[in-house]
Amino acid sequence: MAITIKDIANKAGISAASVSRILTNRGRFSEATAQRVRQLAHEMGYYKNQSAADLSQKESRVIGVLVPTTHTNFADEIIKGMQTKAFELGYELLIAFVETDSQQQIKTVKSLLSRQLLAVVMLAIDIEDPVFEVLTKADVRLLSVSNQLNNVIPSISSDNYAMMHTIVDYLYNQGHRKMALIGASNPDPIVAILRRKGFIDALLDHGITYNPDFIWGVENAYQTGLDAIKKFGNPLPFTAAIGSADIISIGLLNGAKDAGIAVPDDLSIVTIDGTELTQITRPILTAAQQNFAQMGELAITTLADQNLSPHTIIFTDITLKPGDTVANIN
Amino acid sequence: MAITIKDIANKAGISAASVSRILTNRGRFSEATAQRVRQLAHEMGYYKNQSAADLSQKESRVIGVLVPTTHTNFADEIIKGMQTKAFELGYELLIAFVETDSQQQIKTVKSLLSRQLLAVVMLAIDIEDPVFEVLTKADVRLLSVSNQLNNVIPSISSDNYAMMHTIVDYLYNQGHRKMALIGASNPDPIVAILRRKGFIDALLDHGITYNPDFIWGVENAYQTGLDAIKKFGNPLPFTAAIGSADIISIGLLNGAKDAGIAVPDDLSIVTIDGTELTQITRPILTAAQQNFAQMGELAITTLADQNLSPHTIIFTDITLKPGDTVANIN
DNA sequence: ATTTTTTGAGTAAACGTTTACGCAATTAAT
DNA sequence: ATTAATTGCGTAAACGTTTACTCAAAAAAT
Repeated sequence: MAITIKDIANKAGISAASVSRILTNRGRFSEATAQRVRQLAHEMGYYKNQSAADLSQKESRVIGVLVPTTHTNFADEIIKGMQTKAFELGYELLIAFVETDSQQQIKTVKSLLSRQLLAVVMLAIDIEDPVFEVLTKADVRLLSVSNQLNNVIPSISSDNYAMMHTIVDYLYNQGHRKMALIGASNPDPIVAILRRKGFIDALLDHGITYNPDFIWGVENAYQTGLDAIKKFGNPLPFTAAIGSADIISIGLLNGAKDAGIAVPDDLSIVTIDGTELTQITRPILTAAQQNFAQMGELAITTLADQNLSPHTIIFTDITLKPGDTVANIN
Repeated sequence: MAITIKDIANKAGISAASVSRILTNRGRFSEATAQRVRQLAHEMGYYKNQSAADLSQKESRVIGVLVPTTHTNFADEIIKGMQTKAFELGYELLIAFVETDSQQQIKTVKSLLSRQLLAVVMLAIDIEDPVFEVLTKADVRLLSVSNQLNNVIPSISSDNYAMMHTIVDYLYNQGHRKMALIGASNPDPIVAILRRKGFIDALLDHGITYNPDFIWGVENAYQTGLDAIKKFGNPLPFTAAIGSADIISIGLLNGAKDAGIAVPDDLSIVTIDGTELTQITRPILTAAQQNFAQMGELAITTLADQNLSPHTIIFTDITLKPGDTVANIN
């Protein structure tokens, strides 16, 4: 049997209530007994039974985090950021990996919800409707990170629309006029819509009418990059491609290599995300780097705020980080 | 206020105990009331308060998982395997990321322990002594996955010693006689020791006396691979190198490229791990692939076993998966 | 028709912690 | 020296579930 507060109380010759007050540092107690109790707690190897504490307290400090199992290699960075901040502000993180299978998703979410949660954070997840229903029906704050779900729940992400301007401007300044956007042509997720719109508008700003064929590729996957090169053939009808995720850009890079297309001489590539994956390619990828750690930290501070509007949208920083995959063709 | 069992009981005109029996599917109840209760529970949006349940039950079904934040890209695969099995057997996973900072590690572990846990699984972690002490002092089953901590706590991992034989045999058959092992020269972790010993013994089995200089590199990092090439120069004094982790091997690959060393013509590479990272390199890496999903599933089934000895060591499968980084020089 | 067994469901205690309330003892203010 | 305020701590209830015990009613066995 584990040590309880009562065991400590008995040994110290005081009541359990006093021990509780001391260990939680709430209410009144004398420093003398406090020291004795803390010492005993340590000696006896006491661990608070959080379940009991949760039960007796109304306010929860536990934040659930839904992480997709589909290997998004930036999830770690966001979680790390969240953990740092949570640690600092006294919140606890409950991390759950969710599969794409909607059935299992619901089960996982329900098991999360049966802990009394303050909030649920969704990391880069396009949540399925049935799961979303379960979440909204439950009485928890919701927050979407690295994915905008405009006006439905609050979100923290890069400004995907502005980001495309940054990238297009950069490429334009390097002399590029024909550009492709690879991997953001799903109709569905808002992120893809914003990136497409941003891409098109940025081109128009420079007086370039965009070619709809040059927005191609649905899956956020390595294969998408490979396939893109296959589809457009050699020579490519554009001089620069923007990969909508690092893994896609690596596909582009390798596809180009396989097809005898030189990067950056025949094809310039800018990747979106800028995780450490971009550092282990040859040539090193030029990236529009998202600030994932910042997203994580902001997630926690945002949730700490009581009155969070579902319309809240917070944007995090973007840095254009030069690598060796963009040629100046002026 | 959230819906409780009592609310359902009131509405159904029965006692809370009956509702509990029905929802947990334990004890006796009629199918008629059961259906009514289940229907009500669904309608009213009821979620079990797991804290309360935990409190009233002695046996815990919660397994804590310690995951290092140092990006090991196979942790996901192990967790996925664990989650599948846990889901199947009715266990719940509580995942916590731990930093390398020992202070924060302890805090995280303590917060884990204040949930009533059945067990704690350590993923590829060389736990620091103070943290380990906290864990052993607590009354939970421990299990190390993807890392052997011989005879201290039970572990599930690849047979690192045998794995080296598999790799060396393979390279030997391809005609290689001079081989290097990169990234396993830490004195400390047992895994490194076993890999070194396996490497040396396997060479000796083929009548090759090994060159101690050819076991080089400590950090499990990209830079280690890059540095290795720099250190040994061009031409390299060996024809094959074994990278002790995918990320190291990618370092070797890129280092070789930078130095004008052709892979596999001038240097053959076999990588240990075989995560999907090996598929996105050019050339594709030949790998001694560990079965991480299997590790995850076995972790759960092993922990389900009551009497688990600290001496238990379970080995998972290894597959030598040919890529394009090994040349036949016979 | 009686006895035995089974079934459905209620009662109440228990899990470990927190906290509102109260009270005596101490300290401060007059 | 009296009154007022403060301090330290105990009592007891509460949180939501589970479960060992009951017990009446229904079903089965005699």
